[in-house]
Amino acid sequence: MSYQKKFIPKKSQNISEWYNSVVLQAELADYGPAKGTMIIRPYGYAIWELIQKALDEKIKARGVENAYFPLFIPESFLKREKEHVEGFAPELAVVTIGGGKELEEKLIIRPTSETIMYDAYSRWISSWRDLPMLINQWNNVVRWEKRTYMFLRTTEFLWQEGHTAHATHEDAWEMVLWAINAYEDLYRDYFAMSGYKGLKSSAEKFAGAGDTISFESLMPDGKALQSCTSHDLGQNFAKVFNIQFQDKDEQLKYVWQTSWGLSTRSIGGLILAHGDDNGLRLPPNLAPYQVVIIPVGQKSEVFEKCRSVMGRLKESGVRVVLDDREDETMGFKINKWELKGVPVRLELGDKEVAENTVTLVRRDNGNKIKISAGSIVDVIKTTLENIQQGMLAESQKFLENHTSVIDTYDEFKATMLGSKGFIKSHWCESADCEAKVKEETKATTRCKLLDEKEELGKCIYCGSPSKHRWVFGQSY
RNA sequence: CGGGGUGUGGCGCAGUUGGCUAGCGCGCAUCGUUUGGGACGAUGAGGCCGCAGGUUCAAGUCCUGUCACCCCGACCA
Repeated sequence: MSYQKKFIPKKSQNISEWYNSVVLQAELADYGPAKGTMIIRPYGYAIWELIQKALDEKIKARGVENAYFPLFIPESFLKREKEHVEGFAPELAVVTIGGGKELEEKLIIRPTSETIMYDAYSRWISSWRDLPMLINQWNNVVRWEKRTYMFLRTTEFLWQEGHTAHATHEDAWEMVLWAINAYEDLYRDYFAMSGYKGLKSSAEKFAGAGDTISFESLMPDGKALQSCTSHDLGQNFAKVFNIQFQDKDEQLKYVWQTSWGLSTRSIGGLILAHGDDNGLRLPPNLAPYQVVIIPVGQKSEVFEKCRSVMGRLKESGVRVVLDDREDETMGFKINKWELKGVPVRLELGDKEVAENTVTLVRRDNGNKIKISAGSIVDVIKTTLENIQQGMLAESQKFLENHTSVIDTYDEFKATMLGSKGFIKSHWCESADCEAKVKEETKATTRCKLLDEKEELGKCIYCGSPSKHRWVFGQSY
């Protein structure tokens, strides 16, 4: 590990410079050599592995199995579903030469795997006994974005994509809801992030989906981040890939499908949502190291004590690292681990050894206390739990404070020019109004909350009658 | 694809109207002293100045072309 002696820009002053600087300096990621690519470094990948582990357990518990489908998709597959191909065409990477020869049929590097998976599903499904078919894959996909941003928007990214086929629309819809709820739980319990889940408008939904539900979180600059999605695909793909089954009533029927995904973009959201002027602040449940122990001085009894504390924490399942480098000063180490966002720092030197105590400093609020060495395991566990809860509470409060209910377009515009955030307003659901609002305020509909109650009102833009409020926001 | 910028040791940069052996800071290596909020000294390693042409006695510097990347917009998880 080598650290440049550099300081990061203030988050409050320039969030995008702050973000890039933190990503690089905390060693989460680095730029790849080709445009728009990024290298996820071990520290960043460790976060992804924690996300994967938590989500993978949920997925498996729901009976969904992992599998792996090819990276290359024949061009003709993508063309079968009209909206799908139109949605993805501009951002495809296409292979035209293989083994030195021009290919007869071009190969698409998957932007998502609906087509290649459903081609297989059509062969694997023939009876109601084959349903539901529940398959997930952890993989990489490529979308040739015109504009890139570490983690949030890169040409290649990692994700999981779940793809299920069901006998009835009710079953499929239940799956769609299961997925979005699993994501919401994951965001709440691991990311310590709150947000809104709701239906996307037809302009914003997934290319080829009947309905899309997304989880939308709010970043500190007031912009919204679509943090994951769950799609009700209806029978759109079933019809073009001919996925039919013979039901109990002997009738041949098309399956009902869903797909849902969460990507490494979520790490970008995590960084933005929780970081501060000193760097990352990781919620304990996603911190590769939950505790860092920094010895003060170089006496052997100090090191011994540090090792014994580390041993006890490790035994009790805490992810802990001992920074016993002798060539870095105290201050340097403190700054380094703060930048990396480790939730709890333990300082241990002569004083602590003499008193049989440990000094504990919280990354989330900077509080410093002395605790007795004997109680260390209990105190650490409680503290980590407190930090996790505290960070979630901050996120919830931020969301509440930055969600406004607005009924006049003037106020709407003023808010989008100023503090931004989420705005709940009536919308007549016409694509025209949506486009105009976007043009004039940069805000788009983010979603209509799943539990949004019917309420008569007037469209914020045109004044036509509206039954629901929608959540608007400027998107990342 | 439009607008803006940058390419010079690992990173960040300087390099004047062309001129001599291409410099600085950080990082890196070795040794020593240090360590309670970004230590210090000594010594050292590391360069086709993005690439290709051209002008010139002479090009990091001027000209032409080209490639790449970054930032800001439109597309997007």
